[in-house]
Amino acid sequence: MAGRLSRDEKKARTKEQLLAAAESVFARRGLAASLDEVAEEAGFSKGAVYSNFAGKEDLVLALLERHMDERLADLRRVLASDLPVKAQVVEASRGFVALLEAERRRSLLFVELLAAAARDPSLGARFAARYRALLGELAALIEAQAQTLGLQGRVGGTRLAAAVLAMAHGFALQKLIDPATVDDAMLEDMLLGYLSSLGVL
Amino acid sequence: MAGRLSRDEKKARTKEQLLAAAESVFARRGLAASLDEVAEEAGFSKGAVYSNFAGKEDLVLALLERHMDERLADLRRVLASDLPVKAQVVEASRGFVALLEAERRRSLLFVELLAAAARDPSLGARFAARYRALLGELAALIEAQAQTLGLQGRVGGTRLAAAVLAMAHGFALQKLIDPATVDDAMLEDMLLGYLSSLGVL
DNA sequence: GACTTTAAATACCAAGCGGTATCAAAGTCA
DNA sequence: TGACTTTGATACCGCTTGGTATTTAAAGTC
Repeated sequence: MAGRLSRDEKKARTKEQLLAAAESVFARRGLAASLDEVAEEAGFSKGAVYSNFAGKEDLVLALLERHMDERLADLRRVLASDLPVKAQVVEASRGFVALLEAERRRSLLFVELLAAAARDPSLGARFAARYRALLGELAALIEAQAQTLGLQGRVGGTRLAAAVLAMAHGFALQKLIDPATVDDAMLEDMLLGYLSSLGVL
Repeated sequence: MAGRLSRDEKKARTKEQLLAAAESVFARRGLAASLDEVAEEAGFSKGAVYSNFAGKEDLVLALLERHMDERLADLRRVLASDLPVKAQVVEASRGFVALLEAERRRSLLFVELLAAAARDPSLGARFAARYRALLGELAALIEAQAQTLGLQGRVGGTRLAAAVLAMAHGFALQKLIDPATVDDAMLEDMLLGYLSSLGVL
């Protein structure tokens, strides 16, 4: 198989390896890591990076899109199940918390990206667009279950989705700062508490 | 008054000016801003920076402590009032949101600092210590009102404080990413909803 | 008023960065 | 096979940075 790849296949493979290396290196050393490091981790030279990406920003952005797609897929998976809503919330919370635990440094990278995006207009626009897609997806799923939830329009799906995401990210931040100040059930308690106050659940 | 300062007074004034300049420059350009920029904004040379601080990290840390002290003071001010608890929550929320609005870039700096602290052990330790102090203060104030709140130990003050901070920071993050996805009342709704589900309020 | 201390300016450095130009080797296709 | 393309290695460039060594000049001291 190796050596029997067409040029396009080989290039795609290189790109994939560079992305994987970038994810690993940036997670470990932060966004300040150099492209040389990324290239070396992938077993290539910096030339390969510039042959496959327009520059550092492009590479980082590709990473971001990948990360968000994964999170979106996780979310879809849970919400598509036929579990009762409360169980879905618990399930999604625990999955999220477990992910934070397992990949602390990757979550950290996400925070760094957020900061960079907030300073760079072009990156910020693409970042915000992706974020809004995530929010929209969540909102749509909530709206779709509106009658089951008995929400009856007391609070919009988008607003509810925004609040849920805010809680998740706030929890993540807190866990990043000082893991000792949170426990694994805190996020689901927050979410369930808030949702039940709305009459949901 | 100018020119009539003792050496110590003059040095203290310089330090203060450097701190103010650092806050402004770092907020505007991010932590990546150079010490030369900071010095120039203050009207000094880099030598003045190194004469007053051990290095960049020290300068940044001084800034962080300052910022946290301010937030702590805000919080104390609201919680010390004799307003009913619900009104205190609303008051604190609105103050926080207004601050985010007015000083978006400074909030951003806080996020960058968090990321840097999570990567640097020595900075991280000091950062976490400060954070825990804030959390402890909030928890103590909550505990002090425990009987008024009717909490009766159903949830610890520290845990409650952690959840409240997580919500505030999550809201802040969301507003930083995309201000259009939040509205000014969202934070207080989240807090009041969560708290009421606990039987508080 | 000579002597000491020190805040702050200046000049400098080694290291590191992203990005570009160039080129060799290999793939593609006629 | 031979002309053409393209991947990715190599070398290089301009620029910036945090930090340090040294100097200057003003303030403090006796």
